[in-house]
Amino acid sequence: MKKQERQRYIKRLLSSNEIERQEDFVSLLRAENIEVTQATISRDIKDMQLVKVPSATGGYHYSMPVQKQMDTEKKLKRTLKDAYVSYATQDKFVLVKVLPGNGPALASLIEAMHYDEVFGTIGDDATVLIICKSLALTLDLQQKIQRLLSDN
Amino acid sequence: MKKQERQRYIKRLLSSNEIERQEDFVSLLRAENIEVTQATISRDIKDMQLVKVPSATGGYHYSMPVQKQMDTEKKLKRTLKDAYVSYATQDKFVLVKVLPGNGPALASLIEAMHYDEVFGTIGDDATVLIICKSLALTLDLQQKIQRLLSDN
DNA sequence: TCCAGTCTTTCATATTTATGCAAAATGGCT
DNA sequence: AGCCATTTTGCATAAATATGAAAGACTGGA
Repeated sequence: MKKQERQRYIKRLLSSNEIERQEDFVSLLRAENIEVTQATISRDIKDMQLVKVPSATGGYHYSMPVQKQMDTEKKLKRTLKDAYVSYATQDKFVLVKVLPGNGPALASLIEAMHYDEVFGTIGDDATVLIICKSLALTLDLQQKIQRLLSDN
Repeated sequence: MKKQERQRYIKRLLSSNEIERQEDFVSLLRAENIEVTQATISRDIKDMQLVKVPSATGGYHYSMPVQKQMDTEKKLKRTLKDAYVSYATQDKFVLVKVLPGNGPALASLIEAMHYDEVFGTIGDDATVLIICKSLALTLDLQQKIQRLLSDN
């Protein structure tokens, strides 16, 4: 189906771009050969319950819905606590080792969080490599992970 | 100061969540004898990082930012765990007793959570009385508090 | 007190977002 | 296929939100 596919694209765009207005979605989708109007995006956003968040830096950007994020974070926390083995950082990478079999689950949870810091993740059975958007953001992400681990 | 006081009002208005547009804030504040324009509300919302959330029922409403909610919940948990003595319920009231000195802090944290169930709170040095909006909601709130106490 | 710098507000308006309605597309059914 | 019901979309525009610029308020210091 058309709409669903587009909404999948929208989700993916969320994590990889700083999207300030609905027209940004329109252009980014056009770049992927998907033609839509702002009206449709507005409806998609309502459907998906995305929100336009005032960011600390003074701008705005679209982001995943609150509830989903909280649910996902809970799962992420549990998975991390259950399966965590170790982690290491280098450059823009954070490498998390987990118990065998937990890699894919963890990776997809991290994807689902749509962290601003994260460019993408890739993993195997027992490892997740998180690629950040910048060095500074790598630090941020590291802290987030530590917090998830230590935090009640 | 003026701005901060207004933003406190805005926070309180949030929990009585029928707020669909910024003009709603303007009218509600006018009802409390606070005159502002939509422009100022827009800037307040940016300051406070409130978001306009597409609700499941098809409309929109303004809401607290995710991050702040999570931070507050964390503090609330800690305070409860640290200072909790006992609690009792009657009618639409939940009465929480805490160690001396912790009442006001707890009350303001509960206010800050903007629980839908809560009509208002009042407290002294060692007690917080939470007034719920209905009997059913009192039960809900009780469960929330228990969860905060028991929960990891 | 008066001033300069900073912050806050309003007004006016630009920008962005939401939506009524008609047209187009999609999905069964027969 | 052909038809009807339902869903989705675009267009046009209404509605809502954000923001530059000017004016007003506030603050600390001379």
